[in-house]
Amino acid sequence: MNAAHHHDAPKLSRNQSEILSCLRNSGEPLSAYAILDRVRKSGISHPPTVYRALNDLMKKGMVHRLESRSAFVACGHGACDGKFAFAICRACDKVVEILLADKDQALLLGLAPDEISPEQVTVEIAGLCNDCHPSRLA
Amino acid sequence: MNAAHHHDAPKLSRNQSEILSCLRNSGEPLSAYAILDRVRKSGISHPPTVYRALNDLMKKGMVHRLESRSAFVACGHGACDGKFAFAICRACDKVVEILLADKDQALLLGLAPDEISPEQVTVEIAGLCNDCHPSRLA
DNA sequence: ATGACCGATGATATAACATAACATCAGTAT
DNA sequence: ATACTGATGTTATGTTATATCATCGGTCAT
Ligand SMILES: [Zn+2]
Ligand SMILES: [Zn+2]
Ligand SMILES: [Zn+2]
Ligand SMILES: [Zn+2]
Repeated sequence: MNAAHHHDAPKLSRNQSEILSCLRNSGEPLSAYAILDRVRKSGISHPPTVYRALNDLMKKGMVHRLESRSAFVACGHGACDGKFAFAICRACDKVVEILLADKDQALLLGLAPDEISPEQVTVEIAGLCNDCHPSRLA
Repeated sequence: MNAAHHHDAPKLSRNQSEILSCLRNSGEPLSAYAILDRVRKSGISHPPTVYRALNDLMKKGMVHRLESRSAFVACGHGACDGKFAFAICRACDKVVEILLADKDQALLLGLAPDEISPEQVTVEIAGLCNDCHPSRLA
């Protein structure tokens, strides 16, 4: 039932495992310092330790960074390779990771002008989730 | 010769004008603190002053924020309304603002899942510009 | 005019996010 | 045992952003 059972889990260091678990358990985007608060009990106590693990996990595609929030989130699919977008509720910060179809990815890269050859695309869609929608109020 | 002659220029406060000019003259994305350094001679001397003006200018669509760089850039088209993307050279930080066709904008908003009604989309494409491309080296 | 009001700007202080640089440790090759 | 190497711990600092309160300048009722 837990992530260690997945065949696609590369070997992670203790720090990386702790921080990935933290993000998976939280279910919401967390800042590096919010992560730090939650893993102090596990013996992680300095910002660079958190940022190092986050950078490693991002390289593996298991954690993504929400640029518009300076926050980090576990990949919604275990791991993925840059072909994703995020939808984010601006009221409650709920995040949904969207896998991009190849054609959408291609379309996005195709937006780049001639003078810049595209490598990677960041897409973050802000809006309101159903729970936060005004029509749903009281 | 100055911005006040443009018909599309809404009335800006002195601070807003200074900071917009600074960004337009720089031609590259600047952090809020880089802006602050450049407008000290004009009497602007505290971060909140810069951030206030930037937020006002962003509301007017005349300045955009590069989320992936925590930097600000003057709108490449005078002003625009959320229908844009950025292409950014990861080596030299050159930025090109791309106007999105309505259909592209619609496609992007359409990526949002049912549980989040989309309002605004951020697209930042990272790559290498011609000047920084390896094939062009030496 | 006077003073109440109000929105814009100035200024101080601090919060939040991120990394540079160096120390220490554990594993392994010799 | 010793030297090397890569990962982790630790200190210090740099960078980005905002909360809060003070002050100023114009509007308007008296
Ligand atoms: Zn993912
Ligand atoms: Zn919500
Ligand atoms: Zn624009
Ligand atoms: Zn370049």
